[in-house]
Amino acid sequence: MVSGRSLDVLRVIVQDYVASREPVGSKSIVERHSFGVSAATIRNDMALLEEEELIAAPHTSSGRVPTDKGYRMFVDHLSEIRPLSTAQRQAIDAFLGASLDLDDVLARTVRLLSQLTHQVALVQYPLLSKSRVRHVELVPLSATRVMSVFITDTGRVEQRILDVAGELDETVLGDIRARLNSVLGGLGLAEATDVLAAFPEQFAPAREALVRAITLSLVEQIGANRQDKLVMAGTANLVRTEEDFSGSIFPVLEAIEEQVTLLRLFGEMAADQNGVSASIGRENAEFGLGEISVVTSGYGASDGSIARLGVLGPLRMDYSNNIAAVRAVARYLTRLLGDDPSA
Amino acid sequence: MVSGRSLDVLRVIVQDYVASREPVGSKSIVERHSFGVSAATIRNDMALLEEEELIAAPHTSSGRVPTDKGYRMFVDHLSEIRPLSTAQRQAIDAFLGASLDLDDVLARTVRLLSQLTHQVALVQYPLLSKSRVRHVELVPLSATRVMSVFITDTGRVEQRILDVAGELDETVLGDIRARLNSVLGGLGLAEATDVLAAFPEQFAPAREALVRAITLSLVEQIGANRQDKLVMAGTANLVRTEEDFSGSIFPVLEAIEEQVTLLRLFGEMAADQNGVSASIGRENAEFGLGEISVVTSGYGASDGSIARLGVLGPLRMDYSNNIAAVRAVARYLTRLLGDDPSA
DNA sequence: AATTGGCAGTCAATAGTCACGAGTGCTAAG
DNA sequence: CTTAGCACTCGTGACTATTGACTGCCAATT
Repeated sequence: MVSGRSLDVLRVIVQDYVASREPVGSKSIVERHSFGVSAATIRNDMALLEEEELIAAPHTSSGRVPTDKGYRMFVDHLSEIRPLSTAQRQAIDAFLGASLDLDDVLARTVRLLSQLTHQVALVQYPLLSKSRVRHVELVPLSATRVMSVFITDTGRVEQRILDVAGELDETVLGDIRARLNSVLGGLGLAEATDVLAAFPEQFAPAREALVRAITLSLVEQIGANRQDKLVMAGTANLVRTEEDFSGSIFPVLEAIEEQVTLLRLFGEMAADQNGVSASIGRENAEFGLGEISVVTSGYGASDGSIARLGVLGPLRMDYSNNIAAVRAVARYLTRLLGDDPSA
Repeated sequence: MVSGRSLDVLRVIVQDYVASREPVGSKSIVERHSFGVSAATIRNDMALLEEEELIAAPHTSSGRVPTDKGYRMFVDHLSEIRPLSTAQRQAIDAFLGASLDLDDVLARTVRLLSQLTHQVALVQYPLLSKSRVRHVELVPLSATRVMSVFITDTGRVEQRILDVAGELDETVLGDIRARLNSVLGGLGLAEATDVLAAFPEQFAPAREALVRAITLSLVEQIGANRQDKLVMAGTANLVRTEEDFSGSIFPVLEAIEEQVTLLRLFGEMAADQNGVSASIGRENAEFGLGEISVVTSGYGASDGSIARLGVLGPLRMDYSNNIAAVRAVARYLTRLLGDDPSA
């Protein structure tokens, strides 16, 4: 079994490799760190680590590089999570301090996270299945178009344009709007869907088609409210670290833009709700992302964590710093969103 | 002066170079095209073109490559704009057919444009300076937080969260909301700003602070409504064409994410309102983007074109196809947004 | 005057050779 | 368990030779 000093050797191999991006050899280890033993001893330890598949040699006679398993061991047992520097804390305050709307907060958050970690940052929109209807608004756009706006008490706004067959009458629309609001106000989303199904019946047949179109749109909007959405920033950072990828980063960038793959990945990582968790290298192979690592944390809720944020980057990333940053930003965002009224 | 056949030579140089990404020599020209003259004659023409700085040789003994000026000449005089293929037209219909809310339409548009051109696609949000206030909604989020939602009759929705000092009372908030709507409804944005400035005075001193905070937020939201915003897609395509850039594409990607540079660039190109216009290579030097080309078109308005969309890519891009795609998508989007009721 | 064929010259790209150095594995001794 | 020493492996960088794709120019031709 690998023990004591061997694990220390693994730690410095990960650290040095992340810093220098070059395979690290026994000699450079004894030079840069004070192990109090000779290079030959380190070599013996490295042989052990290689047997356990924690490190590997790219070529017969070169230094060693951590394997996926090695990174995993490092993340789980060897990295102490450095607290953020004061400069970083100040950046968080400065960036997120002036809170605006939800879109804006998340956009700022994702940019902040990308700057703190120098990686691609991802923030998932909160799911609002528990929210309630606050207000419905109908806005006539043209003779045959209406925009319906759907507002929840948790602050999410959905808008949608729909075409209607007949001609529009402003006062009719006002009537529908008033009735919708009196019926729906305060309902949960599931109840609202039920109520909407029966809603058109109370209208005269002449108007029923119009009302039905509107309720249909609203039901869709409620559905969209449950749907996941992702914002990201810092894709340029992926280009910066391009050398860390064996092939092209093209498929990775495509997956990021596609979103659906990442949302599945996020979903899978949702297991440990609140803490930070990492998914490393081949652990993402099923998503076609075997050459990247993802560090995420849940955020946003005392009533069950509902969304995640995190960073994505090459295997060879600074896990200590990134884990610390993800954790700090997640906590800050949770506080900011006000689910925790202690703020 | 360069004449007749020389310009034909320039055209095939641009076309072949774009297709093959390799400098094109006199011999390969006579092979691939039927000019009915010998390679030596082509060489003479090429000498002329080089004198006019329309083409250049990367090194002493290699084929020729179009210069910025050469591309410009090609775009202005030599490229016939191919109509889109039926497959491409179908893609437009399929992609944009099911119209939802504005956010969704623009998100689909930008993805579509990126797929049609295999470049980075950009769509600017329409400016709504001419729109009118439709509705204002105030949503209490917690004991000290309120979300204000601002809806215009053109369908844009702005939301913002604000902290208030004192405690919140639901009925007070309802009162403020009702009064705001009766005062603001139907006003233009500029008038609304004026009205809001005097609005808090009608309240009792005890509530004035709260009201003032709300009106301040609303004024900011109106301002944001005038602010530009950009959505993009297809950054992966930039990586795919990375070889076309002399240095790294990192600064280009950064500029894209930063948005502000591109918005300035868009602003500058707004000159010719409705047609497609291109900005090629060094023409973008003042924005630090001397190695890219941008093809844009205005869209959206019979009452003065208010926003632009387009693509961005390497100098060596398929201008004919991209110009056609940008134009088609811009027209389609204009129709879809309903400013032109003939749709 | 425009076109053509031919020839010399230039330069990038490719492949081959060689020496160097970093790093390992192994063995025998402390 | 640790150490020193030695032979061996490879990747790297420098250098050279060769090849091939061009151009530019000139003299001949239409």
